[in-house]
Amino acid sequence: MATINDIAKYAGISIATVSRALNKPELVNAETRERVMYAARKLNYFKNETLKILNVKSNKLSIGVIFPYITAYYFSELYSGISKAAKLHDIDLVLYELRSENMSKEGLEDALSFARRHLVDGIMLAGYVPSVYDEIFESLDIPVVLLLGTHESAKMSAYKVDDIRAAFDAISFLVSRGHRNIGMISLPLTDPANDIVSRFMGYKQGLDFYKLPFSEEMVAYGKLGFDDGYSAMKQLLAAREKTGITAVFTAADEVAIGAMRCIQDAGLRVPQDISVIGFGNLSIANISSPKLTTVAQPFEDIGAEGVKYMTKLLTEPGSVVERGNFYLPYKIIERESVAAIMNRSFSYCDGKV
Amino acid sequence: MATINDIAKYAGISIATVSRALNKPELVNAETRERVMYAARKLNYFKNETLKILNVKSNKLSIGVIFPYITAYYFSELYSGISKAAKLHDIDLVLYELRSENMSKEGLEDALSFARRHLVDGIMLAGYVPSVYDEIFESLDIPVVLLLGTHESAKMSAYKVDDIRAAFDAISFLVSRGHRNIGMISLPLTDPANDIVSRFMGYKQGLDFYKLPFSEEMVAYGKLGFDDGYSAMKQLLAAREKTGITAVFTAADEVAIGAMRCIQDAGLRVPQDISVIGFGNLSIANISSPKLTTVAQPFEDIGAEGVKYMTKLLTEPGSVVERGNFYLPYKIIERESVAAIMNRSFSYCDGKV
DNA sequence: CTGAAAGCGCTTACAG
DNA sequence: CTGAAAGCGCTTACAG
Repeated sequence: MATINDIAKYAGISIATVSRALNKPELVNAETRERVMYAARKLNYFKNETLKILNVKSNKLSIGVIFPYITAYYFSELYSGISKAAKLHDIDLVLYELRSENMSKEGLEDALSFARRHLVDGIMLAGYVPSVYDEIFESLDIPVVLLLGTHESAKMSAYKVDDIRAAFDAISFLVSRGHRNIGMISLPLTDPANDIVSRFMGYKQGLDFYKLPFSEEMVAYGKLGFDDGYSAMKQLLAAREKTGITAVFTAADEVAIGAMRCIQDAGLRVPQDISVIGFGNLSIANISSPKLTTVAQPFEDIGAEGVKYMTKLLTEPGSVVERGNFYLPYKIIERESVAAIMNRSFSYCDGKV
Repeated sequence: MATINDIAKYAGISIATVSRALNKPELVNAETRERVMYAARKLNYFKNETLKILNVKSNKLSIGVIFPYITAYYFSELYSGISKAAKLHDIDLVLYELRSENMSKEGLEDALSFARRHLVDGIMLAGYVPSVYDEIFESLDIPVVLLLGTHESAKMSAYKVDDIRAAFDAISFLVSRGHRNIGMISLPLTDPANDIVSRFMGYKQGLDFYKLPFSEEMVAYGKLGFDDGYSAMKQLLAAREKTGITAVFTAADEVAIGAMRCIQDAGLRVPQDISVIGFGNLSIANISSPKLTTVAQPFEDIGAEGVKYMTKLLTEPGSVVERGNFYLPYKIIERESVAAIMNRSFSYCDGKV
């Protein structure tokens, strides 16, 4: 690879002048500049940006993006938002996949070590933050921004949707469509700090608020895949005589799609017999049959806001930047998986709400 | 960030010894080594790997991975294969998103410039390679490996499935299930060098080989999304009286899922009325209704083989490495979207093949 | 407007 | 076993 030394030799001038011609052309005689540019092109010169740590003044910023589950459907949506914003701000993105089976202290350390190798100026972490990470983040000397997850540490800001309120509103939506017996497929409640578990809280609050019936059998627990949704729905169907559910809220879109298939395989129809509402609005929500009504998280905005915040943090170190959890607006996208049931035996009006 | 200078001061020894203790511990007195290690831990030292270009002997390899369409469903599957293999070989991966609207010369140059900034030792490029790239690749001084795409240049190796044969076999599969009137949804044929267009070639060869009827109206063209599949299928359905198609082969899974929805919306059933076979075996093939029968590309293996080859190229520069297109085995995954039609008016036996 | 030189973090041949 | 010093590619204050 050609260096400025090669250019200097080729053009018959010093490396100092070459450097100036390349970076501060106004400081260099026009003719000299031409010679340098010609030589650079000729020799296929690329500036070695990695020296920025040695010459502190260089200023191409880069952000390390740490993602668990790159295979998850939401990855590409979020990354796309981050990527667009990064291009806008002329920031490099360096991606690291933190496989979920490796979300230990060591896993994070590997990720951070990778990030340092690639000279990142800040870290963006997507998803849930287990408490084993706390100590590491505490001693980190570069800023961290969370996407889709929260953390009580005062050091980190987070961009996400308010999961509890969004889940609550999913229930409100079902209620407005006449549903009163509403089931849910949730992540197990073992870790209440997990934001996806908050969706159960929202569900429960919704039921309480609207004074809707609740029993243990109205909720099934499982992971967030298609098959998990399928088997969870099987449980809910088995208890249907008792619970009388006409609608199901799921913690994630893929779960919802698995649940819909289960309902169909049982000889029932979505939404005529059972309505399903998901959470996420991943692109799969738009290709399922029926298309999925779901709570839309603004992935692109979340990514973009995170980058914007990080950029500010990095480029205006003096400015007072607020820290905290920033909630972005969600909305419910109505497609085909929720029906209105005004004339059922247990209709909305019966409930005297 | 702590440097070896800080460690040297802290431990009261020279930076040379610190460097040795860190990299070649066997050259250093045990007690000194302990002191260095303690100081390093204490000061939260991370080696600045980026200096490898200055001190050529450092050896953490990294590969630049250039992907068009990160939002495409296949991205995560391929990347996951690459990523696993990279971890195995202890190689860093540096991802760059080459947005499809930017697949010009400049787009590639930005990507390569990014890759150089991050000191990659080789480039892995996924997908179709437009001919405007040729010149750039010609003058590139680091190895390039292609995934899913081909290139006639002797400089580049490629890992992929043989699209023509795979498409041919999709037709064979449909024939074995009794279909004789087979339609296709293809990418427009404008660029015959595009590997996805090759799938049309395979389709056509299959029809010829089995002496099946063909007419222009049996093929619809469009892009590779759900909606594209939907509208293409609409065309095929409109001509169904004439063509009598009982099965459709599509150039990609998402297209197939759109097509299935179109068929269902027309009041027909998949696969009882029309069978659909896709291409790719993306994860969405497993969550559609009905689940999609499709030609499986071994994404993980393709990624892994690419990394393996690159590693060999990089670590054993002496070894004679074959260049060329390496075809990996595909297979047909039978799910629910193709039916056998033995007793139809135009059955397999009628054909006297 | 241009050049010589120091310095960024680290490695390693060369002395000792 | 350890240290002083050169050198990797580049930038920039300092001279001229």
